[in-house]
Amino acid sequence: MSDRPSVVTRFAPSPTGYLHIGGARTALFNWLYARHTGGSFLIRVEDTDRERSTPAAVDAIFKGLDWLGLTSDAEPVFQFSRAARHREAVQQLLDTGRAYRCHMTVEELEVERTKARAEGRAIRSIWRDRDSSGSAGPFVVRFKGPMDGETVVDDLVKGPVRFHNKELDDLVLLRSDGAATYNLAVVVDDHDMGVTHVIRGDDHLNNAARQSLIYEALDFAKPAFAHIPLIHGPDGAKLSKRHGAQAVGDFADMGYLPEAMRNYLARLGWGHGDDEIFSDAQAIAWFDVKDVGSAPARLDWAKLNHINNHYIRLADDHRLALLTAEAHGRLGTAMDAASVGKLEAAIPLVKEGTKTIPELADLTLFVLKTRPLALDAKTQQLLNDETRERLQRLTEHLAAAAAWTAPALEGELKQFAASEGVGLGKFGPALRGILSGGSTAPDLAGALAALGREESLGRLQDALFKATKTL
RNA sequence: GGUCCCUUCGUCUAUCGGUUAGGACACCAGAUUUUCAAUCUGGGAAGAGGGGUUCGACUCCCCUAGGGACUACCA
Repeated sequence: MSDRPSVVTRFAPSPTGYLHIGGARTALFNWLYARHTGGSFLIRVEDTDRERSTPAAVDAIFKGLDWLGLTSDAEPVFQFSRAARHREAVQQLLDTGRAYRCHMTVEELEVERTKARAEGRAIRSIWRDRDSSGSAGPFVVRFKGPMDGETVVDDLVKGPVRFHNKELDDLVLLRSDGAATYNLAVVVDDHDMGVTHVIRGDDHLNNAARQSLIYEALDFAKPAFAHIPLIHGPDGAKLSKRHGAQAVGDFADMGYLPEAMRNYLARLGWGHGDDEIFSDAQAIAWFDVKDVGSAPARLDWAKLNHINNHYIRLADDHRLALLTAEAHGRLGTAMDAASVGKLEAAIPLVKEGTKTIPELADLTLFVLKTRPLALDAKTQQLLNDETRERLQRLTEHLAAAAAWTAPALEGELKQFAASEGVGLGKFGPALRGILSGGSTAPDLAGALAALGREESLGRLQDALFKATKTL
């Protein structure tokens, strides 16, 4: 019991682009499992490909992870910095005869590749069983895998997966420039970092067999593997740009809350009975890699929207006001503290029905407008003489209102409608138009309350009285 | 081509040999209604196909079909 090492998981992105939503889910599962078991969650940046790795991508990945709230329990490791250790491991393999120097030229390799493919077999180097000690010139170091038998990857998600060793090619461990390749580096680093559970995308399932062999050759204890399916687009194809978004930053920009993303992503490919909405604490208590589904899941915007709506309802109004202000800022509307205050007053009125922050921005735009408002065509059309006069009477009625709160105003409106002998439908739309200028707005009492007495009456004045004067 | 993985309502999933195959989102209908929503009520909707094993298969095995990954001196 107590002699069992505590769980260590890791997320190992390669910094060649932004943080993909599928990668984010992989990170989430690693994080959840570490939290669930009381272990630790580490991050390792796989930057051994110097050509494609960029500092901008490193930033984007950490930014995405931070936004999601998935932070490492230790200082992140940069794989490239461990180059010396990788070379040392390769040397060990060379010394024990588990690896060899391969002097094949690219041309020779190309010939072997097409030949192997035609014969339906793995690539083999002519240097595999040749003494290369006397040979000079550039070389790579290849793994000398067994030619028979089989390797079983006991996967926590897929179950036991068997590979024939003869199908596994002699993969390159060390490039001709002396840098380690991915398959060698992951094994060495996961071992050195004490990783006990490798939870990653199932695009690595095939690699797991090769890595398993390297673990054995290096005499390292193997970690548990869990290969989780990739996330697909709504059409079932691999998620790509044409599906709307794939970077977590895109989701942030589109107005999704990080807690909603965590809930949605956790639910994608994993479930706990009929539970759909759950807190981080619940997810941590319930999560186990073993329960992750083995089939790829599709991204469903409608469900994401639904979950986001749930968390928007729960969210603090001030926080939402700030996010909404940000969205308005992006739309070109200038923001100041007073505006944020106005938004905060309007948000409780509309948050129930909004799925994303931009929608919230749309529904609160009316409080930001400044007098006199330009009325849209529809409102102008509604303002016939009868309605105009009725609203003038309403203005006077409201001006005399004792309290300016949504419930009180609700009563005032109903009372006024009754005294006029008409339904709210008779003047409600026109009133909304005047208060909002035509953009969407919450219910009338709420709009009046959010605008405040002075602003509301002012907008009414502008539309009803000044206009008649100029006639 | 080869190796490997996957397959329950439109979507995400529950089921872990015996259920009227459950839930959620979406959808449809109705209610409500001052716009858009939200809300309430009701409804339709699934085990890819074919063989086995078994008293009994969504569940276990095999085959087929369809998806996907890998097959780099990328990760």
